[in-house]
Amino acid sequence: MADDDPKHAQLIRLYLEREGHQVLTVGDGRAALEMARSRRPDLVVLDVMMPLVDGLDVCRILRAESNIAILLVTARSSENDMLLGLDIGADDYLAKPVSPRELTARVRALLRRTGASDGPASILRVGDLEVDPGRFEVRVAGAPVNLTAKEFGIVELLAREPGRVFTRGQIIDKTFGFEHDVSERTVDAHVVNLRRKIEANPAEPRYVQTVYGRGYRMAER
Amino acid sequence: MADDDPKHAQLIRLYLEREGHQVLTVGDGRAALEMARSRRPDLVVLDVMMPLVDGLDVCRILRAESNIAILLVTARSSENDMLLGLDIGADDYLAKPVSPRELTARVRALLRRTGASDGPASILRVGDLEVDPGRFEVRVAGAPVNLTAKEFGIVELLAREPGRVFTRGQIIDKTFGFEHDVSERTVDAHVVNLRRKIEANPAEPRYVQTVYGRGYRMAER
DNA sequence: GGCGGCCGTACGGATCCGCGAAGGTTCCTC
DNA sequence: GAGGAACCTTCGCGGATCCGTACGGCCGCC
Repeated sequence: MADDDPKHAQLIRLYLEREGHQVLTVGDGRAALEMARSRRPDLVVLDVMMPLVDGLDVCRILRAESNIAILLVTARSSENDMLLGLDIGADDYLAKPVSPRELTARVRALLRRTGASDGPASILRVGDLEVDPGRFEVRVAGAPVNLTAKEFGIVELLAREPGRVFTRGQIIDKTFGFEHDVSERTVDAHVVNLRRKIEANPAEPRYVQTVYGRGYRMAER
Repeated sequence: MADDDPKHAQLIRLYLEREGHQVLTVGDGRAALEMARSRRPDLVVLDVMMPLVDGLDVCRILRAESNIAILLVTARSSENDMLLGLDIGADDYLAKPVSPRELTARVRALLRRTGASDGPASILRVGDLEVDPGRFEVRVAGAPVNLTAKEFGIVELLAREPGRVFTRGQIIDKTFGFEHDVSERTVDAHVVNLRRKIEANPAEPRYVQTVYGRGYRMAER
């Protein structure tokens, strides 16, 4: 979400978080572009009037390079602005003052639409860790990390239910297929390699945690 | 488009047809349901207040059985109505009196999102690669390239979502149709031929990239 | 301090991919 | 209908990458 008025930004953030959305906030257009590119959110809420790069330009640029969902918000409620916004690629357009319930309802409708359109599956997030099943890609603080198929399978499985402990047997069944003749030690090896790639300090894992005598789990955000 | 006021219906029809859309009109909710089921339009414009079955119910029913694009129009502009409409599955909501330009802009935005635009298909671009689904044509740096049907199907599928990884199974399903089981290695063969035609150096593909153990993907611009 | 569980390393084996070749099918031409 | 061309599909091989396991050392629990 991008808005140069901190009060307003905080308000919208509050509305959306109360709905269970995870919200990132920036204060100008350039930051909005960077954030959208590095974090790949499901949806972007843009104020039209912003420093550096205005919302319409951000909208145009983002639309040119992705089909992310875009919702424009503006103080100017002139019809021309709205038409312009919708025509350059915005999915929806709201005039200030924003009604909280209308905002959340439109966000829901838009996410429903983009989520159901066989588009990219939504991204799993835990802290600075992002697991993107559709792209087969994992990012740490925005930086892409190269994982093998098994490593990715494990981190995806764990990230789908942060906090839940998976035994090595469960991990083998769900990510290796049902190849029974696989040692549980193998999981350890993959976890080690995985940590090497995604943990800042593999000795003290922030994400993939060992549960002594049980198995592994993903930390809760 | 469903509206029980013939005047209003005629007006909306005019707006949309002037935009190049093909429009079917009915005067009550039951007819709207039948029409939507039999003709399967890209988008449905529903007046909320209609005889027999009201627009909200039509919306609910259609949403339950398909993910067709739905735009609600109503004379009552209360916020509660709008929230209700969006929550039961409508993609957008307009209050009467309807501005012709807003209507057409929102219809355009919605069709763009659902990907069912009946206008000219847009060209997919990734770097110097252009995929033109409408003309069944691919160009590299402006120079046309001759592709076979399968090759084109693959490059089009990949180019529609750059960065997303498609497994060989998905590629077979979505571009070969649900034909008799085809070996996944077949996809490899087509990819090889495809690369020979569109890649400057097939050994280091710029566009169609291999994701070891997963499948293929289109590079991101 | 003993013991069970975890981590790191290293290596043989399995898997996957690229690519050439060849048989089969479809469609067009004459 | 015969001939031919383009296309689709499969097969097989070599090479690159990844996987699975064993083993020794380490750590945490009792």
